[in-house]
Amino acid sequence: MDYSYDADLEELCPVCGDKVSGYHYGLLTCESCKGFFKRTVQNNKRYTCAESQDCKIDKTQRKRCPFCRFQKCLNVGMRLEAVRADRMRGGRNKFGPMYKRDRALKQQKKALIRASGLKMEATPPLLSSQQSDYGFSTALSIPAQKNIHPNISTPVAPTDYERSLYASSSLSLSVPIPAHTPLPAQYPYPNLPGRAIKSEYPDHYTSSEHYTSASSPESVPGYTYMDQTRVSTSPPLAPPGLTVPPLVQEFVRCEQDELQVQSKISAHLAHLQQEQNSRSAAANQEQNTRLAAKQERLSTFGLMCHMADQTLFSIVEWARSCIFFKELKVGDQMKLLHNCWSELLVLDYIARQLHHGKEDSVLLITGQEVELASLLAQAGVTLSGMIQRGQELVHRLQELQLDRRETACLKYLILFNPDVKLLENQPYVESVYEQVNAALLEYTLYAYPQFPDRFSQILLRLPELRALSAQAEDYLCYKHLSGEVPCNNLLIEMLHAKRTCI
DNA sequence: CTAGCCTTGACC
DNA sequence: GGTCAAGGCTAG
Repeated sequence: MDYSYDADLEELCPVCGDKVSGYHYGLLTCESCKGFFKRTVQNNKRYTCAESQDCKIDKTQRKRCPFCRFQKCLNVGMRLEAVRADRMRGGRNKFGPMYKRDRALKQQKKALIRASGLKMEATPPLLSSQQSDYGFSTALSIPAQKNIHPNISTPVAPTDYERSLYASSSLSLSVPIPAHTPLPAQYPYPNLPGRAIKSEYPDHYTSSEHYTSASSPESVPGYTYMDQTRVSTSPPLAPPGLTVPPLVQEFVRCEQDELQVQSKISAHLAHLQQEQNSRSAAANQEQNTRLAAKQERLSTFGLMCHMADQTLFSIVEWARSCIFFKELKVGDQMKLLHNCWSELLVLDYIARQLHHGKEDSVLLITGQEVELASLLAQAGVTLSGMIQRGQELVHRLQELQLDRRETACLKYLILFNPDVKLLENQPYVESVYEQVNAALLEYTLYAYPQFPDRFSQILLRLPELRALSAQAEDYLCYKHLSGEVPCNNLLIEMLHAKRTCI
């Protein structure tokens, strides 16, 4: 085992694998990808892919498909908002502190790898193969191989940099470049007083896997190893002897990188908005200001639909990559998703607000923060009601201090709904549901021994979540029938699949 | 259009 | 005053 070369591996550009020249637009990249990203954003370039939008990007082929190259830039976490709108040269931006922390963490990680390397010598083969993935995760663009290292090459999320200049607290969403507020969703939830888990260095969400796995490597291949890798990203503060059920660990491991999802969806919406802006400019030129105004008003709801739509895409992508689900036949997969898509959307929204932790504003998946008051002022009666209902649910779960692992479990409980009819493999779904249930129960008892009824308290929130999502579906259906929902929408497809009202 | 090198300037 | 990530320039 030779660990000396891992330093070199970290110097590889996550986009193309070329030599890193420093931090650029949010992470360590090479000079050419830095330039490419800058040119693309500054000149508002639109590329198309001649193949199937999954071209391999490496040092020799990076020129071949700018579309996929840019896509990969976004996927690995390059930040649009780091490209300056005013083209001001020199100086520092708000990412400075983030770069600094990332550097510190890398140092720490290296030290820990060195330290654990000594211990790992007894089990040689795994570490080297895993190490070779460092900073060069091509898996990100390939859904099937996703989440091997969900965020090993992603820089630390910004916690303390100030809200972007672009951040808009209104609902107008008229800024072409999406705002990025700090994303607490990346982090472990605030620690409970007296809670066993403590993360002093909030890093990636994986870093809070401070538990040590008690299960043997034989019984659950890979887990023990995975945990050791993870520990190396943050200081081992775990109290000894505590166990997170392997299943729960797997769920957390399969969680998507919030920042990547954010970048992807932000980029998508920014694109849509640009198109929309040019359209309403045209309408203005025709002096049809009334029409333009109407378009403007509709665009807020339309954008929200697109946002939900894109979120849904990411939820489907998550499901397809996650344990148990990928084992199912496509037919059953579709039945399960058709059944629960809106619940997963609502849960996603609720979880984001839980992390956000502010009572008077709402955090969107794009990272934008919207004042609750302005949201309620612009929404109609029904929508306002649903938003408030959502806030109440958020409050309830906040009281419980629902944590990340529990949230992950809830997603599976929702997905593997044993009540779904006409499944080809009904017993399997039921068994998965039971397993998840058991794992969540076990976890809550271990992690929160002081709250023995925590498990049932959590499950008691599910009916309300279901009711809210049903209301949201109804609302969407109504909006769709009145022609206010944008077309070609996965949202509508799901709605259509579940009911025959359309 | 690409990518290596150059200039700039806020923050340490 | 040094650092280093922004933007700029320009051969190829």
